[in-house]
Formats: sequence, structure tokens, C-alpha cells
Amino acid sequence: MAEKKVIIVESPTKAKTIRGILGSDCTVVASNGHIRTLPKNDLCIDIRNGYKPIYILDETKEKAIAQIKSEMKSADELILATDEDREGESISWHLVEVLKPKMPYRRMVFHEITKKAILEAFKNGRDLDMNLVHAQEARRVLDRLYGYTISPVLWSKLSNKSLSAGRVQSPGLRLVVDRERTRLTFKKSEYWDLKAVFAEGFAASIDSVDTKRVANGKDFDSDSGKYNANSKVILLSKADAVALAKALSGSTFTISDVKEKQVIQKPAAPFITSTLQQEGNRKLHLSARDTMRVAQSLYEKGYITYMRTDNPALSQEGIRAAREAALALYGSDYVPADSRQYSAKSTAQEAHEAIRPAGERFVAPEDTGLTGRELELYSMIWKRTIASQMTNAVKQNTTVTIDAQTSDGRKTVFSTTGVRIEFPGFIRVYVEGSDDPDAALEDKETPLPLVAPGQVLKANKIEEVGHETKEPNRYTEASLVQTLEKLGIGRPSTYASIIDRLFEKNYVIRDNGTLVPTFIGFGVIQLLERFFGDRIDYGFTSDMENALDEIAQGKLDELQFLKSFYEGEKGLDSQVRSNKAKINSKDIKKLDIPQLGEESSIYLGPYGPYVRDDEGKTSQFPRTGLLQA
DNA sequence: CAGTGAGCGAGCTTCCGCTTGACTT
Repeated sequence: MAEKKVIIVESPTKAKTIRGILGSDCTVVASNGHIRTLPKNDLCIDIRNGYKPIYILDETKEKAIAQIKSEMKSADELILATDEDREGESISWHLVEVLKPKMPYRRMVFHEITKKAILEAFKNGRDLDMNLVHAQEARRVLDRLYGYTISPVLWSKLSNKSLSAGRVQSPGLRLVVDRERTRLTFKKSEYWDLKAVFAEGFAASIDSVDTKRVANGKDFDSDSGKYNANSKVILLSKADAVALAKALSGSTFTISDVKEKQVIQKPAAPFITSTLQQEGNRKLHLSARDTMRVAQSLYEKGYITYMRTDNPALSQEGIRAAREAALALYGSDYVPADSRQYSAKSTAQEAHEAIRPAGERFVAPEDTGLTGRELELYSMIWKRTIASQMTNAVKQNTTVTIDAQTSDGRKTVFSTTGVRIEFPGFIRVYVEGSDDPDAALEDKETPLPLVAPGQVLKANKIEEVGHETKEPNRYTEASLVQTLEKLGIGRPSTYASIIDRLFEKNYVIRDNGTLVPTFIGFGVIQLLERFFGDRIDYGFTSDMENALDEIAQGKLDELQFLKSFYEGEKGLDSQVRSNKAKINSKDIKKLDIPQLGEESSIYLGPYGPYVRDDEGKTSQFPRTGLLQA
């Protein structure tokens, strides 16, 4: 007399997995994500009628809906098992709205896809959380209002080239533009120091002259490149360094101190979407989009858990499997007594666990039969997951300090640090990649010979070494995703498409894996900064999230939230109206770009950017290779 | 390669987030 249940989840792959676990008592079907959308050709928000969105069925989901409907005919109960987050709750509500079930239905979430966990979940279940549904709808409506009212301002004031603005894409573009401005205004400076090469087989660099510390890169502002003058620091020019080297040529170098320090290094947390994209980019040179494509394929073939997640925590099954794998591969010294717990940042929605090899036993990469990019990405996930449950690496840093007096009586101090790995721990499996190739070297050993205080060294060579301060790097796809995530802008399912969007709109171009803003990108951000500054503030999304949390907790009314966003003196509607009248199209087409705009002015024309000099003569902008329209 | 204007007026563009296929960018 078993009752027949129809269970709806979001992902077809998840449905298949559950089907395999539960057998024929239940029918498991997938919604394939959201099933309703807002039509594209119009605002479709009924502002006078409580900001009611006008939803339509997503035509790409018709097949899925038809299948759910047909399965429902012979069922006694409907289980809404979409993801446990704001969007998932909303999908369940839309399902009820569309399916209009006659049988009883319950909302349910599965925290682990195991028979035990699912059967346990069947005992519970709850009603739809309408506050959460309201919070999702508020998000959806705000995004539509934002994008569909500000974008037309760009069309009319900048050009008619289908420009766009949005809560997520615009701050994303602004990051890229801001970074480029910093680079363009950056003033390079140089500083020098000395390197002494000893016959004993190592080298040391100069720390101080007469107790004044020799200036290094940290004494320069990282954004402007300017030197931060300090009376306790001495800045060496090339001439200073050459003279100092000469004055030290016959000096005695004596070791004054040898210090040992133990340094502990912890493994990185298991992958979440953003970190997977970062490492895919750094180690495998994949775009965010390609990383996700490969991960999707691994997920569908059953090799990894779900790839769109903001939660680095492993399930109990994942922890057990990672520890077992580490134990089998490296022995008990490499597995700590207690498992490591990783937790999501507070803004995360935590509907899924971390990205890890699937199942209760991790298949070794060489046993998967995978090839190419799939093998590489799986292998990276496998290593990182195992490493995350392994012991710390222990390194021993040895700092040797050396005194020497110049021929004219100045006291100089040199030093060097060697690194020895005492116990590799997780480093045997996995080391996090870096955007900075120099930093990757940190993980290599730099051994020093055995030396003791009082020992006199033989200096073979004392040479001056020049350094130049360097402007901040451009964003890569990886570092942009990382920054967006840190600011709480965008979601795991959208990071890759945010970047695609910036390219599609010609707001940025790619240069050697880095993102360079185009003139159009500069123009869009210039307009938005001047007239919609509060909307593209980097904190806008996190403020919105706070309000949505209040809606979800029933402390704030959805309608009140939308009204305060859209109406009133400071509301978006009047902001757009007044700016449409106020913005002088000619004025805003003159681009304010540091350095490049000094001699003549750059304008946005209908065929791209052009330069106009003082006499009104125009010419093509000469550096289109760097910045394009 | 040409490229900044005037004025007419029709027709069009645009958001974010959740899922996969279908696909030729």
C-alpha cells in the first residue's frame, strides 16, 4: 500500500542519482532550474499593482513541465525538493503556481544524497516559506527595474548600440575600469639595494645602513607608486648603491645572528565555484566558462559533486572519503586526529556542499578513464579535496644576519632567509596556484649552509641591484571572479556569464589573459559614476542582501522595499527621469581617461573613439591596440 | 576605410539567476 510520491529536484543528474537510490517507490523528476521568466521585450513589472511581476512559462522548460505533469497523474503526494536557498524556494513556489497540484504537497530538502538521509527527510517536510519566496521576487524585480530603466539612458546618451547596465555587471565593469585608471596614473619609481655573494655558497641582501632601514617595495604606495618618506628609512639611488658597494669592497662580513623559526602552513579549503574557476584559470589556463563546461560534464558522468556552490564544507561522506584516501596514499602521519571543518562565509546560501570527487570512495584520477581537460580538472579536484583533510606543512625558516662596516665607518647589516621543509603534510598532494608566479616559488626549499654567529664570511662579490615599483596587475578572469565574490556580487551560477557579458558588450577585451577596458567600457562607467553613483557602489549588492534577509525573516515587507528603491525623491524612477533631462550627451561623450587625455580629448563617436586637439582637428586614436572601442 | 553635423522618424536594444542541451559566434 505504498503511496506513490513524485519528487521534483532542480537538476536532471540529481534526479537520476536519487532514482538509483530509491528504486521504483518514487518518481523523481527535474525542473531544470527556474520554470518561469519575465518576457524580455518589456519591463513587465506592474508598478501600480504592487510591483507584480508578469511571469510567463519559460519555453525551454515546457518539456520538463509536461513530464512532471504526466508523472503527477498517478501520484498521491508531491515532494518539492528543490535546492535549499532563496532561488530554490522560489522554484518550488513557481512549480505550485504552474502545476496547481490537487494532491498534498510538501517542501523538503535533502542534505545528502544517501538512502538514509532521504528516507529521514521523508519523515519531515514543511510548507513553502513564503517570506523566502518574497525575498527572491524582490531580488528579481529590483534587477529588472535596475537594468531596464538605466540601460535606456545609456542608449540615448552614449550611442544606440545596445548598451547595458545592471546591478552585477556594472560594478564588475567598474572594477576593471578602476584598475586601469590606477595603472594609467601610476608613477614608476626605482630603488636600489645591495647583494653580497659569499664563498660559502649563499647570498644576502642589505637591510640597513647606520640603523636606518634600506627602502624596499613596501615603502611605495601600491596604487600611486609614490614613495612614502620616513625618517627611519633610507632610499638608495643607483649612485648611492654603487658608492656603498665600493665602500664595502674590502670589509669583513661577520655573522651576528642565526634565528630559527617554525612556520605552519594549512591546506586550502575544498573547492567552491569561485575557487575552482580561479585554479582552473591559473593552473589549466581555462576560462571561467570552460572550467564550468568541463565541471558540468564531470558532474553529469558522476565523477564530482555539484559544481555551483558557495559552501566549502564537505559532507560527512566527503570527509570520511578524503581521510581514507589520504591514509591509503601517505599513511597515518599525514592524517590529523580530528577532521578539518570548513565553513562558508556569512553571505553564502549553502544549498550544496563543496566540489569534491563524488561518492563514499574517491576514484583515483588514473582509474577514471578520463582524458584531456576532464582528467586534469578532476585530478585537481581530487588532490585539493584530499589535501584539505591532511596535516599541516611544517617549515623551518632560518634567518642569518650579517654585519659589515664600510671603509668610511658606516655600519651595515645584511640578511637572508632560508626555508627548509620539516614535514610536507598536505604539500605532497596539492599547493594552491598563484596569480603571481614569484609567489609560487615560496613553496620550494631554499636551503642555507650550516653557519654560526661569529663566523667570518668571504664576500666574493658585492653588487648593486635595481628594482622598480610596478603598477597593480590587470584583473584576470580568475581575480575578477574572486573580487566579485568577496564583494558578494553575483552567484556561483553566474560568475562565468558575468565575464561573458562584459566581452559580449565590448566593454572589455582580452590581452594575454588579462581584462582591459575599452573606450565604451570607460564611457559607460564614466556616465554611471557621475549620475548613478549610488547604484554602482561596490556595497550596493551587500546592502540589498541585508534587506532581502530581512524580507526572508518577515521583518521587512517586499513592497515597502521595492517602493523605497524605486519611488520618492531619491528613488530610481525620479533619478532616471531627471538624468534623462540633465545629461548632456556631448559632454558625457568626452572621455576622462587619465594620462591618455592630457594633450587632446578623446570622444566616443558612432564609429568608435576619436581624438580632437585644441584646434578642433580630429584623428584616429593612435593606441587602439591597447584600448579599443 | 572613414570618421565630428542637421533634422526627420521608425524600430530596436536592456536585467539576474536557476538549469541543460544545441550548436557553429
